[in-house]
Amino acid sequence: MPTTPDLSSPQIVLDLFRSGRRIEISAGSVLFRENQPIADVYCVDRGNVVVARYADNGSRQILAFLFPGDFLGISVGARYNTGAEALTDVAVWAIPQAMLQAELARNPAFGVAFADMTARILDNALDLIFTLGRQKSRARVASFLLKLMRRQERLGASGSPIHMPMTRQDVADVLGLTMETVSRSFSQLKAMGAISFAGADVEVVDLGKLTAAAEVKS
Amino acid sequence: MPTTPDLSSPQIVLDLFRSGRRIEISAGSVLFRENQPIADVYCVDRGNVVVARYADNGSRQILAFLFPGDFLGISVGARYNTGAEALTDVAVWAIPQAMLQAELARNPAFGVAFADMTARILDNALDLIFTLGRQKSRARVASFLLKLMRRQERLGASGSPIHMPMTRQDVADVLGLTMETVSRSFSQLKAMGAISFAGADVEVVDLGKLTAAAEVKS
DNA sequence: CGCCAGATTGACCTACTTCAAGTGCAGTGG
DNA sequence: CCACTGCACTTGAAGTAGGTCAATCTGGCG
Repeated sequence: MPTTPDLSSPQIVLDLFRSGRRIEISAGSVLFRENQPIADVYCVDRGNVVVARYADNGSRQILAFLFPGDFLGISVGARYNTGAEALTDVAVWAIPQAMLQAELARNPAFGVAFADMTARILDNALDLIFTLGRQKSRARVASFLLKLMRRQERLGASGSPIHMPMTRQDVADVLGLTMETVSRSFSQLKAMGAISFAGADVEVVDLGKLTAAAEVKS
Repeated sequence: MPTTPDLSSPQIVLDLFRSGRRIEISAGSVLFRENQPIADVYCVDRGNVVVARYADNGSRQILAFLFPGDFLGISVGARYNTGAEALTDVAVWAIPQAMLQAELARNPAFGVAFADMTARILDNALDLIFTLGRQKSRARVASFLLKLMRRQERLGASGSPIHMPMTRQDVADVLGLTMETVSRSFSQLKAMGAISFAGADVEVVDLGKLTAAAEVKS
């Protein structure tokens, strides 16, 4: 039942970020690392950023998959509690964390907007917890595709084809699976007639089937 | 690497909740359900509350395991995006959601405190995502025990024995496992000499071993 | 003592991982 | 223009962690 009715991010918060520095980084480079002292907080302007943690054995869990308008860098304490990497070429707005704090302390309207923003981030995290804890591989992949679809609709684009800037490995790292299992799930969804491939992108052939496949396990 | 350095919750937020209604509910009863219109937001005063979502087949994913001082009921939109149940007999403070909004809109210091609170909630959610996505069953259980331990230390009690008010099924519902797997993991941790049982509670026999067992998969 | 719900343990099954070959395709250079 | 190469992806085969089903075990309580 995880659903996320959503508008875009509060204007007042966007405005603050737009007053900051604009940083361009290329695909694959690191924006910040886990445990690094917090300097700035960020807002994605263009491209996709992933927020992730690494296990000691090097395996990666992607915690969030970010689109333009999303925020990152909010942590408890003095250090980032996650890392962040550019998945595509990316442009972000950066402001010092202290500036965010100052604005919160100064402007109550900003606090209201910020609370809304963080509630939305939390909601996405809860969706992912549910997916990881209770869905089987095919359902995870189907849910992920639907999420991408809704997200690009919210950004004003058409839902299908679903633009897939990430590799199978990236998808696997979000969904707690292996690359191979993700690939097999894609193949199954295609065989079921739910989706088809268009280069790197995914056509939604039958939304009903895809939605059905996204349902919970067993 | 998930860690959560943490103090207790901001006094200014606690004070607002304490000005609200105090509600006592008994173990197993429902505080609110997913999709129910939001009326109140809550702060746990005594006992343990779980925040959860249910799959269509009835299986439950616990999203958070709450202790006194923790908040719940924050959602995006007009409806709760999770359910909440009393795990033990519980007392909570309740205030209308509108009152929280009003306080945010009025008092910037409150906004700062609230932002800190939600960041802490998010941090816990990220820990759980990592656990579900990248740890094996024994590591999940060990991590969970360590989390309980740290939590009761933070509330001023001793770390060991770890008080376990929840059933194996509850633990399973947090960790994305079955009751049986949780039970087996407990038995393994006991056989390893990391823990021992004292009635329903768990003695930490060797913190080093328990910590080692909590490490990431493979 | 006997009951009963929760917990443990065992045996078998299956979904996912792991390891290992392919396959397709975009970019490069002959 | 087309082979060569590299990389992401797909597919297959075998291994395994955890799920499922079922039989005890345990401890608290009437």
